[in-house]
Amino acid sequence: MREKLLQLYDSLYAEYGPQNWWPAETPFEVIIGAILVQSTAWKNVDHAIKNLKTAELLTPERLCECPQDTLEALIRPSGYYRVKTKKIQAFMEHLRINYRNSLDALLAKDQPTLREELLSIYGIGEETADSILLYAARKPIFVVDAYTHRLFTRLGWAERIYHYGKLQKIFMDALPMDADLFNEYHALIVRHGKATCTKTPKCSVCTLSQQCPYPYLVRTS
DNA sequence: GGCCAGGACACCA
DNA sequence: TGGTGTCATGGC
Repeated sequence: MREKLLQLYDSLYAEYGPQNWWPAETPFEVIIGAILVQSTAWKNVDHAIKNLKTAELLTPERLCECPQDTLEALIRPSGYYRVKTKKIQAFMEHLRINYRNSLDALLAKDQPTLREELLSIYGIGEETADSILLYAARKPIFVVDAYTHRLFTRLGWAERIYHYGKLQKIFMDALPMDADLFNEYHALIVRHGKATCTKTPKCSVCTLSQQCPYPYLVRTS
């Protein structure tokens, strides 16, 4: 599996180049973005992030004092704005009560402890927790998402049922514990998932499988 | 005008 | 454990 995964990585990297993730200026921005992007296109999240920046609310101290209706209005472009407001407020509450708003203190905890702690917060599931671990805390953990599952099922490397832990284990067991590698790999999978494959012959990623992972994206004309 | 996007949670059988 | 409904906006 190690060779297949490295071959896939090399193909993706050759196809798309470095992705320089996460698209954020601070670890706190990574966390807010990770919540806002749940089942949402990043362009919509970008609007919400810009609104928060313009309002100068993208710090723990400022955001924890933001009224609920104000926060709802600012993140509205990202969709699901009511539930996402509750999720952000749940995280802010945890940070304020347990760390007096010190994000550094939270992110400094060891990986297994921090992961369990993040998962205990309302609105933070496995993907969001791992995104925070990898992109905000720089811990070596692989982030799995819908793109990963779709690509892997089409390559014949995963079963139809989406099982986060099983998919993550495939990467974590086979690859070196390298945060930079995990960072780039996940970003490249997302980049490929968004791509429209128009190449003839098929691109180097698609040709890893006998069947193109994105057959419906191939334009016949 | 319809489809879908970088999930999580509640509830049900 | 697996399946389904809910949450919602904006780009294509």
